Amino acid sequence: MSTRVRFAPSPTGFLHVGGLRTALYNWLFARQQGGSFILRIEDTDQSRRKEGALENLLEALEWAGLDVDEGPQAGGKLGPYVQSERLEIYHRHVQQLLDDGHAYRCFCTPERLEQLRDRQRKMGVASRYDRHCRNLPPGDAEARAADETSIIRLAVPESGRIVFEDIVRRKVAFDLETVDDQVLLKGDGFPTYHLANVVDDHLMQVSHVIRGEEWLPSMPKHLLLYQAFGWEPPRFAHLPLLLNKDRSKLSKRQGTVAVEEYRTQGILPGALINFIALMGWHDQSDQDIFGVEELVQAFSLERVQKSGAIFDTEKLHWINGQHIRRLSLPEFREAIQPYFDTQWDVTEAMAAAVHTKVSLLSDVPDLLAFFFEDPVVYDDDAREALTGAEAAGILSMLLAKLDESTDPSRAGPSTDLSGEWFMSTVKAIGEDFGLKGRELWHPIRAAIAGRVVGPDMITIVETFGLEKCRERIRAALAAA
RNA sequence: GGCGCAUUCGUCUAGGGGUUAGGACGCCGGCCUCUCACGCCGGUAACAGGGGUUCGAAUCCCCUAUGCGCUACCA
Repeated sequence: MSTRVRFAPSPTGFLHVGGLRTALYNWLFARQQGGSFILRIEDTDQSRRKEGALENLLEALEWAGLDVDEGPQAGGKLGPYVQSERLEIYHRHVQQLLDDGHAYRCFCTPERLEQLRDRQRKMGVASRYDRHCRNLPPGDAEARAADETSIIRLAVPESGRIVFEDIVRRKVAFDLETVDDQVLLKGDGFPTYHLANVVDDHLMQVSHVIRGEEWLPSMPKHLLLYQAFGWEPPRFAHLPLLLNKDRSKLSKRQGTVAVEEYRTQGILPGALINFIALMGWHDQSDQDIFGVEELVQAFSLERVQKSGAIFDTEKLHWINGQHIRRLSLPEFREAIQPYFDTQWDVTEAMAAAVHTKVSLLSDVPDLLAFFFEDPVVYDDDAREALTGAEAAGILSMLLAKLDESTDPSRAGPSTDLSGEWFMSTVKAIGEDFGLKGRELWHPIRAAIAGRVVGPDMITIVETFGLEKCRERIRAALAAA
């Protein structure tokens, strides 16, 4: 039997980074096994419908590089892949359950159920459905259903024990006494997750269900359904959760969870994938930086971690920096292009000058802004450097040297050597003043770039030319 | 409350009867150096607690604690 896995998100508007991790593990497993990666949309909750959600989802998956073999867009023989288009299938199957006595109609109103829960909570007992409708004669129930709204519930055996082998957690067991008569079909005719996912996974011939740990408690219900249908269940792997800093389930309120936002922050898709793969999985090596192909090779469900992992943004940024540095210069230049909102002409030299300085692509524009701002804008550190004790002296001497060198009557340095000439000139000045390092360079950087940190001076000087450097030094001197 | 799952440096993790408990991020120090970075070198820091089993337990077993998840006509 071939490996078939699925990612089955509900379209709530954006792809959650935890969802991306689940999708990634499914995808890695499929690619490694030479199997199929299926995308199925679980939109059985009509109240949660969101416009454009599917498009966002597909775009995020594509950006991340997780290509879909079968799905709403990709097509496939076992579709449709959107649950709201499969209602007839669920009705047929739930009817079979009804006929076989594995399910029953329930006429209890939501109000009654709520009161029941309230009472149970006050008494401090487990809150469960009291099986009020479970023993209605099936004939009577069908008759009532003609003009009364009803739902359909799973008839869970009163006793027994369900044991199964989870790939990640090994043996997991539940007593049936604690399992509720789960709703399978809702009053609006839509199935619940429990019914739909079992029916679809079977019909779509899913071999491995790889999903979040939050589904572990539903396992007895799902296994009971497979039993009731007489189907062989797939293998299951429940993934540990992604956590906030306080160890609660990763949520919007405490940080960035939308994949799209990481993209706009300047995280490379390969870096996000690398980072997220390592949250809950690790091979035996000490390797930290993985390309996607390496992950496909190395991944294994057996080595998935059992406990949740806190999402550590610092480490994500470091990994992103590593991936950025592995980009070739042309690739890097292309990657940063979308982060400039103006029509700046970022040269290869400019890109090269910041290639090792950033951990987020979105940091680049700030570092290069002074190339395009005119007049230059001094930041606080620059202003401080310009008022330092020796600043005026250094700058005056440099200005004098520049005046000499650019006087057309004298032999000045040729343009392509201007950077080197500038460096040696400044160093000579430094010797005169007995200064080096930041003492010497900060005032000069501040005058020319408006900042004390940034690209190397050779790039700056050769990009601007000596004449422009002279203007800016003169302006800085005048302002001080 | 009930049920389930989990627990190695602050974080991500390797290891799994005898190890100086390894790596990475972060942090601190140093080197390199035109600034900032990068890179390199070094340092800081962990087996939740208690009982067993054993010559020996972080590792196996039990209990406790703590955390998290689920407990909907949400997924």
